[in-house]
Amino acid sequence: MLEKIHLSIVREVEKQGSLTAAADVLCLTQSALSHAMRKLEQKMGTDIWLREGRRLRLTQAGKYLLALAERLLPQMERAEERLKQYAKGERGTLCIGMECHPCYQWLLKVVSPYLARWPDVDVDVKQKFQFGGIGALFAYEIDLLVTPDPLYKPGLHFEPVFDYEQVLVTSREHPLAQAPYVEPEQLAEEVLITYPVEIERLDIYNRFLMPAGISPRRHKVIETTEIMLQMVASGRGVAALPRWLAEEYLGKMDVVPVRLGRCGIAKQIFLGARVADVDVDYLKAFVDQARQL
Amino acid sequence: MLEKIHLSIVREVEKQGSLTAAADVLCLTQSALSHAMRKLEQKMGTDIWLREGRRLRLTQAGKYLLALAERLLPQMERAEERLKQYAKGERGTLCIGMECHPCYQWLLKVVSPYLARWPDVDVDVKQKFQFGGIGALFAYEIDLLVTPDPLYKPGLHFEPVFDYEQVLVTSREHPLAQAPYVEPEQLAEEVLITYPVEIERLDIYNRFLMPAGISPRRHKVIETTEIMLQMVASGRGVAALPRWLAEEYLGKMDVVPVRLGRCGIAKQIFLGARVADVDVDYLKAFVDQARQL
DNA sequence: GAGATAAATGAAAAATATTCATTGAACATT
DNA sequence: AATGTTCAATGAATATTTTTCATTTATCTC
Repeated sequence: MLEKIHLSIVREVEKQGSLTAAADVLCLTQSALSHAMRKLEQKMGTDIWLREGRRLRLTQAGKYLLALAERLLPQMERAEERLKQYAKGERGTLCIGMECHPCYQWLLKVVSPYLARWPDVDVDVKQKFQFGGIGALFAYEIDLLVTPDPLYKPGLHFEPVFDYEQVLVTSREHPLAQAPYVEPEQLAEEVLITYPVEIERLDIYNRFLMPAGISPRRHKVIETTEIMLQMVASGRGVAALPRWLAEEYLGKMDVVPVRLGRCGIAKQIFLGARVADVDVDYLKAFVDQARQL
Repeated sequence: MLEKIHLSIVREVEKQGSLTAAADVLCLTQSALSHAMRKLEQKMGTDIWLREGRRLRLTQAGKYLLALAERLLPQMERAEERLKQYAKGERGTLCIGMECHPCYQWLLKVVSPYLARWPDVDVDVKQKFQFGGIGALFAYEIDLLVTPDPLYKPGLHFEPVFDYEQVLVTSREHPLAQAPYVEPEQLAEEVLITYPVEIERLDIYNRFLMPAGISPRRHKVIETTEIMLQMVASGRGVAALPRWLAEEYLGKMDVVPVRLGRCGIAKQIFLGARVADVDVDYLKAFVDQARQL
């Protein structure tokens, strides 16, 4: 009835803009696609496209199929990949999603010993998700989610794997550099440099500045940790980073970590997985590896 | 390459126990299934089943396919249904999931005016989900989730639609029946009757008894509201229910609502949907209808 | 060991998908 | 306004794939 080819055609026509172009991509003729879809339309009794002149515009049913296609086809394609991997004796690809910027550096330190120990497992890391990390887990886009925000809901399993402290990083010459810790008020006249994420997800905002009702003088956004720290070292601003990450740059750059508040900001990294997967050996091994680090 | 039929075969063989039996269900011959799967195995280069005598046992690859099949086939089947609905001029089926027991009564009051106003939309209500309500939303098992626990994550949209108070319900003769409100300690010697859900999800526990460190004398579990209230009326115990629900039974049964704590327990019902769907007219209309109630 | 049952297999038949060749409509260009 | 181009639809022919049929082989049961 409704077959994979129909979904492929709907998706490709939408992408390429015409049946003819889609046919080229799919290595078929325009006629083949036309016949295939005509037949589906007859079987279902509803049109997929409105034929407006020589343009195809999706009907409501067509839009529904398109959404279905974009959801299901990637999963089927991933399945084919995986079957071929099994054939080659490989165990599969562990697909890891990331929701926090600095986690990336930490993840790298887990991945390399893991790859050595599991030579027949590939690792792939994704950072962008249409529906967030949780959605990507549920949609089988990823197998493991690295995140600071666990979510204890049926179907998912989250486990803390790493504790760290979030600290302020300043240049060595900065007046705050020598302080045992900083108070929110002391940042009111500073330039704050962060990764480009929503303010609500920045701990320095929602756990430090906002409770005190303070805003920094300015807020700059930088993608990469190196550049961010170079900006800090040159006195252009201050940043908030995990202590372990800051310490890795301590020798190389003129930066100093300073505690945020009297007690510091404690953070955790969690690994999330679907409950159906938590017993998969190579996945479990990754979580173990992460916890031991 | 990997087609729907392969997934159907894997699923049906697992369900029926043999190729032959699966062939009957699928209206094909055993030979057809055998050829189809052989071909897939050759293309992919990996076996789906281990042939142990005349038994088929799934390989790792096969198990993976089975999981895929149980995830994707229902979605394709639902899609076919929906296309046929579009054909008949119907708009589709609004599939509603429920995570809270008493919400059902409330939902009924929303559904009937909605059905009247949207004659070409069907409504279906589901109450059991393998991966919880959130998972069901992400997996397109349901379109709308009725829940007291919203979840503000990318990809999902939650909206409060109904405020109510959770109250204690006792028999008219009960000593607490005349009190303006009850304190947790006063329930220490009572029999508490609740719906059969995990204790952590019962508000009377986590917002009333647990903070005070109190447990009831006994805890009984009952499925249906009517029976629960009959038990209460006959003095066998007390229950916690929404005030509006309790009030509906006030005339019919000898029960009395009593406030929980000096300030009462305030609750909200939320409707959750996928962000991709929030602009669908008949879904939006349902949310509006719910809010107006 | 006989009978029954299940899967595999090769060849034949049936069904389906695809192409080819063509048409007619819509659009772009002059 | 005429012309050439592009695109989707269509019917018939062809190619491919799926399915069946008939049979074999292996295993399980009694």
